[in-house]
Amino acid sequence: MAMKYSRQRQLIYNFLMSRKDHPTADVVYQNVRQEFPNISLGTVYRNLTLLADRGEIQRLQVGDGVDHFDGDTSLHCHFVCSDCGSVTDLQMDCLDDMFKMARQNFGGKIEKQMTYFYGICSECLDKHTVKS
Amino acid sequence: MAMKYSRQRQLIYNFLMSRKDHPTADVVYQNVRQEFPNISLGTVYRNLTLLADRGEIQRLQVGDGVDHFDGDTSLHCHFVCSDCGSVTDLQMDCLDDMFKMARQNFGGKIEKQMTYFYGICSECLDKHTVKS
DNA sequence: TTCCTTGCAAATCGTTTGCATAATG
DNA sequence: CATTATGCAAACGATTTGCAAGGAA
Repeated sequence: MAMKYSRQRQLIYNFLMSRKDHPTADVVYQNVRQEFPNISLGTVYRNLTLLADRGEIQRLQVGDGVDHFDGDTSLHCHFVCSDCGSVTDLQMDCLDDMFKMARQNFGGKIEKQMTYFYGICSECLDKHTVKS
Repeated sequence: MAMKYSRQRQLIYNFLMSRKDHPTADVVYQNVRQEFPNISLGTVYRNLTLLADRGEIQRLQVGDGVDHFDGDTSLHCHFVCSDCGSVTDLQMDCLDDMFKMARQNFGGKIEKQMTYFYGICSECLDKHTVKS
């Protein structure tokens, strides 16, 4: 299943790489559409799935019912704000160690690791403080 | 919103506590139905959501498109087999440390942490070895 | 009697898919 | 040409929800 070039896929990929947040398929669609008005949602979904399967991007299931996508495929974890829903990167130095440790202690073969933190982001904390 | 007793919820909760795997809503439904034939899928979903919101059980979004539920609400991580789809507990001693560390270094307020490992479980590895 | 729960069925909604057509190699 | 990709719209499937009736406090 060789992959042929397509302008749509390129735009989708470029858009994802240009963002440090983690857009949903629909956000990708709305944005790419501005540069390529005829693109369809189905095409966006197809390409996101394709890219994720090939390991060129990462699919995040943070638990809000919608898939998020991340152009950064390195091992890092995410923070999900229960208030505003934002998904941000979170640097944890011990992640690599945990991955190695898990691989050593586990009977099967571990290929991937995903870590999510949940809570209230600093922006939302500030908002609430001001309000009350 | 005080919670009133219901036989259905009790059965759902008991079933979940009796399992070490992490059943989906439908699996819970199919099992509870044997003891309580009139229960509806909607009721199962409503109670699983209710219990999860109250923190009495945990909702797992492992990435297979279906929610799984865990009666064990302690901090632990899970392994998801990409082959057979099984979801099992995975003990990692450093989890608590990582949680503490994240809380210290992060600007917002971290309340929860979820870690998933993906790969091939030992059972599936064995199967493949025998096959080839 | 008040309010929570239920069963049922319809509605939601993110995502996938079938198909005829267009673009790539 | 052969194959992969697209747009469109319909299909899917897990989960949620409205409603009238039942059960708990």
